[in-house]
Amino acid sequence: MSKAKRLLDILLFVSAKKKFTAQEISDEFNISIRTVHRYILDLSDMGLPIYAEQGRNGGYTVLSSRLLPPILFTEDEAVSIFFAFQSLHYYRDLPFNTEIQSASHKLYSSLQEEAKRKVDQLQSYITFWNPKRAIETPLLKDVLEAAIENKNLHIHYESKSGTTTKHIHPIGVYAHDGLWYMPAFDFTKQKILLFRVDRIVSIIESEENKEVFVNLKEWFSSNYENKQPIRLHVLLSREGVRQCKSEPNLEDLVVIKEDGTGYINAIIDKGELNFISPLFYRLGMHAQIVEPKELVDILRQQAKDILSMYPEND
Amino acid sequence: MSKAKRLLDILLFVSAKKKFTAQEISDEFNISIRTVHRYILDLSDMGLPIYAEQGRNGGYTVLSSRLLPPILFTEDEAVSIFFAFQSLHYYRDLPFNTEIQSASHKLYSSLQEEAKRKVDQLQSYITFWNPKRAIETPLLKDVLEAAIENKNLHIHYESKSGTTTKHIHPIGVYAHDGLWYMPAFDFTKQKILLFRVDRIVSIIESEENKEVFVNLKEWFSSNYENKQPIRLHVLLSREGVRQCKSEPNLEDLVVIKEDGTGYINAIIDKGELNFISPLFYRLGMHAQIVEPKELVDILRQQAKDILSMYPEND
DNA sequence: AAAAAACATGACAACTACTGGCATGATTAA
DNA sequence: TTAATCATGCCAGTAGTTGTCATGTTTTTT
Repeated sequence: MSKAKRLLDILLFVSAKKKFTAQEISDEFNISIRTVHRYILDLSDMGLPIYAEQGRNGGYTVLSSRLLPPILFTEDEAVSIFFAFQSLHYYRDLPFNTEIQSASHKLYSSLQEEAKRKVDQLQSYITFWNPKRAIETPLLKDVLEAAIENKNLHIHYESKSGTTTKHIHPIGVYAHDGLWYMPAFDFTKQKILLFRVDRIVSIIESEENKEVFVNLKEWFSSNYENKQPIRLHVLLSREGVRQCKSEPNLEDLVVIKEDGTGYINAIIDKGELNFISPLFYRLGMHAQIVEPKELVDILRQQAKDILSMYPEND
Repeated sequence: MSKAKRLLDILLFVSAKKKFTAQEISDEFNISIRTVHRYILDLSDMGLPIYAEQGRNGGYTVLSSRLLPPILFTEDEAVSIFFAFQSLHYYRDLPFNTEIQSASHKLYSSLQEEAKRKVDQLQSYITFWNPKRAIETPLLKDVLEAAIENKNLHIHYESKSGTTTKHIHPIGVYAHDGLWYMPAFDFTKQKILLFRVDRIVSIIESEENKEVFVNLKEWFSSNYENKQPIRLHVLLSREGVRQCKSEPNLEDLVVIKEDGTGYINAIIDKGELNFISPLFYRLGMHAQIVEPKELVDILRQQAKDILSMYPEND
């Protein structure tokens, strides 16, 4: 077996084992101890962060976390990785920030000048825009960890009615529109609620958990079921069609007629009414609501509120 | 110089040069032609896609695009790259899709079983959620290319008033909320407008361009300048504070008082009024607008429209 | 048809690098 | 003090690499 191949095997072996003696490697790979010492010197020269402790109970220790075998990327693949990293730029807090930094640095430094320029220019032409960078989410990592390790948490949470204490089991976290959300089982209310991670003031304590809950994927798909079905019937002008087509929850429901106008006539969940009412408020004349009466009531009530707040006195 | 190092040098040299003869390598690195043949056999065995053409004018050709020197990633760094790729999952169209696929595959196959499981489980606990996957953006790559290559385009565009033809110079593209946007200089209107890439029906023709326009970064920052400054003064309840804090454009302007209520008193751009009016409509009693009168007028007008559409007859 | 330019492969001797064994030293814990 | 470690040097035997020469094959040019 060639020296290069053997060095690689040893590299992977020791970076997984972290602490070992020359004798162990000698036995494992059937090479003399003298050669082991020589190999370790080679690995050290190649940049592997490894140090030795002298004396009885001594040995070698590898500092870096487990290494992968060397990977040959093409330049285009490297660019695509930078592109993916760029999509994360607008999140203020991320669970893998330090790793992204170091991976980024390793890749960038092995690019040729020309490719470096290409990567630098990338953000002059393409970017991902998310707002809300200013909101800190310091507990993101802790919450994610609790979810992965299947733990329950007692948290201080800043809700509508002030800061309260909650006993929850996190299902997972997801990012949307620059903010981090956490669906979690609330032990007091005995159901899964949605929390904003940035509104968690502090984690009081965490405890082991034995019960099994749905995972994030299942929770997402369960959200698409209609719990309180209700018929939504709306007539849309051309502009109404155009705007509804850009609305995530409605785009598939819009039926377009030959003249460009259209309508929605579908069953949706009652809980969505509060979510879509601002859209129909904005659309005004461009959307004529036929059903449900509840949606019309919401719009009318809010319109009355506005008019009562700002009476016509000019 | 060790064989491994020399092989690497040759690998990088030939992957950049793509087509070469054994004689060239022999001259470049001062080794015998026989050895060059031996080295190329080695590289080929190592997986480099290289083929030979016999006879006069023959030579070797490397198929893959330019390679980077082998990179040693830690397992955590690899996970962070998968994490970044995951953030792109909810975009239906991406400019680097094939490269992301192949980079992903290279990384994944070099992970150990345990790490593979970790990556697989990642999306059970953390995900990025963007809506609107259903909207196709087939011309994304073409538009991005035109921006990078500094070209002008004639396009068919689906706007409010139907499909029209536009003569533009793309500044760049950016993703927001699952959709791709393109700021571009409109030669007819002589100013930069914002287009939705999915609403570009077709590209009629592209032409070289000599003029210099702002780049995407500059355009973004120029958008923060107030062109028509106007004072926004709003009194907020506790709930009003909470909701405004989640609003990208307002969060920095909110001042919180000791009792938890707050206010906004700042200069904003008049153009933003249409953008923020739905928020204050939604907030209703939780936000008392003091200034500007224009905002109150917008709210009142829309409220009247709603009430006239749905007269109280029950 | 012959010549030239290229890849392909084998044999062999000269050279270089690697390996194991042995010796010696230093450091640390039992 | 002894045992277990790392650290380093030396040397001879072994293994790997290289250059040279020879021989083929394929393709293009003359």
